[in-house]
Amino acid sequence: MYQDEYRRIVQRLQSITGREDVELTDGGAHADLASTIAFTLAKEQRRQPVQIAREIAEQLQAQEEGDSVTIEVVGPYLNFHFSASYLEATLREALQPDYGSQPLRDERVVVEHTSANPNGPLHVGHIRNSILGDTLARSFRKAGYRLETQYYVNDIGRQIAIVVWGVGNLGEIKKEEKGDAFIARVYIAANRAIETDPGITSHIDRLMQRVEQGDPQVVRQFREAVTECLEGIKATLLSLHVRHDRFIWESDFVRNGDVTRTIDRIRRMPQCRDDGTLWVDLSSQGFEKQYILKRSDGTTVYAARDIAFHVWKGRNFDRMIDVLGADHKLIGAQLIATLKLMGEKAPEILHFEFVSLPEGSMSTRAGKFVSADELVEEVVKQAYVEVTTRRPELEEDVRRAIARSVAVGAIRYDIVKVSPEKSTVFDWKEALDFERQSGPYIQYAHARACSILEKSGEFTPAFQLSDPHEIALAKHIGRFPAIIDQVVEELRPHLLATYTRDLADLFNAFYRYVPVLKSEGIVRQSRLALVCAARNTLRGALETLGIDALATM
RNA sequence: GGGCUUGUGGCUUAGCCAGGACAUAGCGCCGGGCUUCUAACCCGGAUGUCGGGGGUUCAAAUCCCCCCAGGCCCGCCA
Repeated sequence: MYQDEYRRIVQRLQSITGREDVELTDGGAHADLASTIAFTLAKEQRRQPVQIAREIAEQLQAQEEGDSVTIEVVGPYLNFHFSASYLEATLREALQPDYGSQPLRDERVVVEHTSANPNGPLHVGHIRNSILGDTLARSFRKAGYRLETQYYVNDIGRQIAIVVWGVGNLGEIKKEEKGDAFIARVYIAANRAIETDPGITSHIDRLMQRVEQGDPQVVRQFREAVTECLEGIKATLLSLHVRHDRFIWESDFVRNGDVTRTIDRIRRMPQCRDDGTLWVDLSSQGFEKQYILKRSDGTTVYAARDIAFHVWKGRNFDRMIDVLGADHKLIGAQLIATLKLMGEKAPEILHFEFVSLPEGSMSTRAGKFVSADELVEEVVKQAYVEVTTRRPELEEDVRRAIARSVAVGAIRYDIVKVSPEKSTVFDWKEALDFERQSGPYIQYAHARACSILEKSGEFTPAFQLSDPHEIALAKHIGRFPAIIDQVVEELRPHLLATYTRDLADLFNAFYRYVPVLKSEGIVRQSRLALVCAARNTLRGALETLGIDALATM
């Protein structure tokens, strides 16, 4: 609805003014949509913008076809206000249980996210990647795309070789702990051993060569260590409602010959250099640094496998999206440049800045991090206390289930609400806050809507809204599909977080001032319809954010 | 040193890419609201040189240039 209306107004302004570059702004308190085209024309025509605006408005009114929008001229501004028929059409759409879901499209999209090295548990920095990626994936599904999520498993790099060496030589035994915690212990110990005895490095180099050559015994050792860690990582992700459709093992691209074929292709390119190491000269693309693919000992580096991986993805998907930390900006740009030179499809990369601790940046190797498991556990504990305080009458297992949903909501929302390009400092106090601008705040608005609908029973929807709170809420509901579109077009999941918070704000204000169950007749039917539409929208938004839409809390 | 990026009330943050009408909200602070659909709520108040300086424009938080401060990158690591 919103998008249709937007497009219709733009088209009419285009035909009146003869300009292509017509855009509408959010009118804020003044209007639902507004145009400042009169300023632009004033300059060209050397006339007063106020006069021009008035003339355009007259023409708009003359060719007025529907009554879904009214036009108002305020000085040089053209203001558009959505009318009652627009609101009715919006609410009729939003009464559909799957409001916001768009028809299936043919386009195949792959979102690769998390892809953390399997050398330890996910920490609070990694899950920024997971939550951005998962929210993006859910948004694409909501928008009707055929979507697959992938975790690219680095099972062949130096860090894993260090783990394998540690497993084989340090005699650490797995205790009562998750696989990822065990691997981290080994990894940290192995790094310590290397510091005291740098000679170990040559053993690790040897392991890397043997795994790349396909030595069955070494390959098995790598697989076992990685699998051990990955099982723990999967469990952590699941606790945050994140799951991957597919795990792609980096070593597969070495073994199936893709890496060799990719390198052969690159060798034939004019930008390829071989001076003992093999590298791509991207200086003509503005990159000073060598993009190295092969070491002098003949083994490939990450970049070579990454190119092969993306060539493969590009052939199986129409759009590929990678969620990567800001530290990958340079190599991400080099990857894209190289793929383009090869004539292959390039990925779109969503970069996010780092999460650090108050005492500095996190490090798996130094064991300096807040693990995602620890975060979940603490937040669940706090949420349980809250639920028990508020709803002591509920059964314990019900309270536990609510606490878990609330905790996931708090964590996911906290992370997704901040623009990815901002670096953040992890803060326990904020993580444990369930008040406004939090996931639970939105969950709570949804639960309130559910409660009203449960008490009301069946009703026949009506669409007569008059209170400003009703109208503001209905208008915001109408924007939901446009927001989903914007998220997948611009790869900005935090827009959904902002939208949903505003939706909850408007619903809560409505809830406070506009009685529903106590109203009567058509007023009651209209308000119930609005509550139902708001409930559906809140639910759709929460689910897209990966947060449980609780009926009670 | 070069590149990328961030800088918005005491703290956190939206808006910036596609410049317009009084800069968005939360926390904290002050004050008010539960005999009324779940108070994880709502309302009112105080708090801003939109890092600093220049420029472009009828109009700049938004675009351009310089400077300052923080983060990240610049490896035959991933």
